[in-house]
Amino acid sequence: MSADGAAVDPSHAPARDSATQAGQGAGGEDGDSLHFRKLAVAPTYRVVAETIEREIMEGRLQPGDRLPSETALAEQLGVNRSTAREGLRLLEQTGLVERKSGRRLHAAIPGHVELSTRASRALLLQQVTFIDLHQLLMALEPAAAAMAATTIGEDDLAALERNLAETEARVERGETITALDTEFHEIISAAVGNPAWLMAREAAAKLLFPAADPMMSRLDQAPHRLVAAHRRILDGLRAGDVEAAREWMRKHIIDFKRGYELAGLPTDRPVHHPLNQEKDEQS
Amino acid sequence: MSADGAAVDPSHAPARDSATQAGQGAGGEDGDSLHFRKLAVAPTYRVVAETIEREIMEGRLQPGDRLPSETALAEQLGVNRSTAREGLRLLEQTGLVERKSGRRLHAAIPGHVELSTRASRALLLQQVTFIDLHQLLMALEPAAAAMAATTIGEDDLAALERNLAETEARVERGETITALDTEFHEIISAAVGNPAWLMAREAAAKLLFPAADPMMSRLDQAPHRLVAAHRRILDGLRAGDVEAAREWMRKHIIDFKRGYELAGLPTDRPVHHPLNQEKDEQS
DNA sequence: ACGGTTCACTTGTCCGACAAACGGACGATG
DNA sequence: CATCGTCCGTTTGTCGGACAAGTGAACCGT
Repeated sequence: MSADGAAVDPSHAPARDSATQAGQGAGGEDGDSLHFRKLAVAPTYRVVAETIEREIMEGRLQPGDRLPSETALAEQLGVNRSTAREGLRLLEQTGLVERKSGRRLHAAIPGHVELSTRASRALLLQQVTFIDLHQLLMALEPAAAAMAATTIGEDDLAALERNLAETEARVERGETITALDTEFHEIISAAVGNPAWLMAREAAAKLLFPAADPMMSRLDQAPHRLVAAHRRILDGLRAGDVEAAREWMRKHIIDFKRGYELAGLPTDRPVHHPLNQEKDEQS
Repeated sequence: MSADGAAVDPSHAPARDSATQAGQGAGGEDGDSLHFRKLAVAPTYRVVAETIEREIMEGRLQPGDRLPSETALAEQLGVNRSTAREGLRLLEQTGLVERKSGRRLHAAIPGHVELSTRASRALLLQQVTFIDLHQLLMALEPAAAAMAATTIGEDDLAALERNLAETEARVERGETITALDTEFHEIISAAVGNPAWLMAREAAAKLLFPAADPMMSRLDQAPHRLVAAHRRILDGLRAGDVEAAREWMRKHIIDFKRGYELAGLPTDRPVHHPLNQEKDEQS
């Protein structure tokens, strides 16, 4: 587990411009003439982060492995602990390292959850509209349902059944069902068994489905239509009927937009942030 | 630009557990009984990051605005500069702040580039296969071509034309064309004018198209098939022919996989790390 | 052998310091 | 008068050291 051979800068004086770039700009390679490249001198803390990142990406640090302590890490890399800490903070946000049981840092692979959270934020800041999100999920969700119809397992079907029952119960009581709706669609997409697929849809789904919340309260038959559609989709999945699953999902997503418009909500305006202050801990 | 009213912890002694949680766990609200929540005391540096993040997300810090200097920031928040720095490092990786012209930090909105880079890494670590990526782009690329056929502008068409010409030239010379191939598809997806769409496909595209590099060298007619397909797609786009654009893109993507298989490359094995050491600065 | 106590280790935070680079003001020069 | 070079304050990057609180494991008493 020793990450030796990765010393960053042996000098203890602040000299961030000597060793850090030694590997990239030195040799002239193109026969053009001498026009120098950007000469990007990365700050040491970033070199630290990249070094550890490489250790993980190239498999020398397996997910779950404990990282050395900050002091040890700083010493091995030949940098100050403060600098090493800044590098770790960089990685921490990426999801490549995580805190297990309080203190120690472990290597990890970033799951789709943390990535989609950041992606959602970015989409919000880019003023993404309802139409944008709908357009994307219109391309993804029916296809996902179709593929899931052949791959879905009994446990996922059971989970969908439970989800649907709970949704119906909440509709009876007039409670909000956005979270369950989101979950229903996520289970189906997860059943495809394609991490890339899941990641591609997650960010948009996190924004689109909650955007329907105001619609549910304004159109009192909207929840029932949703439940009915989910029922049909689930039936199609259970029967392994690819085209039924695809088609009902397609209608469901189309209906989703129609309901949104019927409720008088603007589809070409930036969606609002869905107040996601939940912290979803692992209690 | 003053972000006052956001002091984190007025005490100068190391007391990270006093003020930081004051706002969440105090009042009992559910009638159940007294069972306390996880009481997650976030480290101060994370509170710093979340505070600044909130300033940006809620529009008080517009993209492009200069952040206060580290010293000023630390003073305003009532924390040490080292702690403030760690918080900034967290944000730096997220893309919510960026270095403009060397020194000063500016607020920014994360573009699809930095997000997709991280997403690609995550997919690699999750052992995503060629089939996974292909499955996703099979659902996205033809639809993108179809939509772009009605929305694409003259400048994008010109860019595609240039791209295609350059691709042909490189094929003549036997050079690698992966970068141009990736760009061709990206221009089309960007022409849709949907940030969510772009973000959803980018990570997968960054992995799938480079994966075809070995194929190009093994099947010497593959590059010509690619150029021909691009030609048809571009013609469809220029003519505004939705179905032609969709269909040729569909065939192109299918052909892509067939070529991969013909070259004897495994489609159900994790894709390799495409050696993306490029730094793509904004010269 | 089991449960409680102790202690080294680790993290989070703070303090202070300084070299280098940047940016803008100031002054010199053609 | 405009352009250029120089100087200086500001800011960042990095370092060293310090300490409180929490963790985990060894240790010890019953």
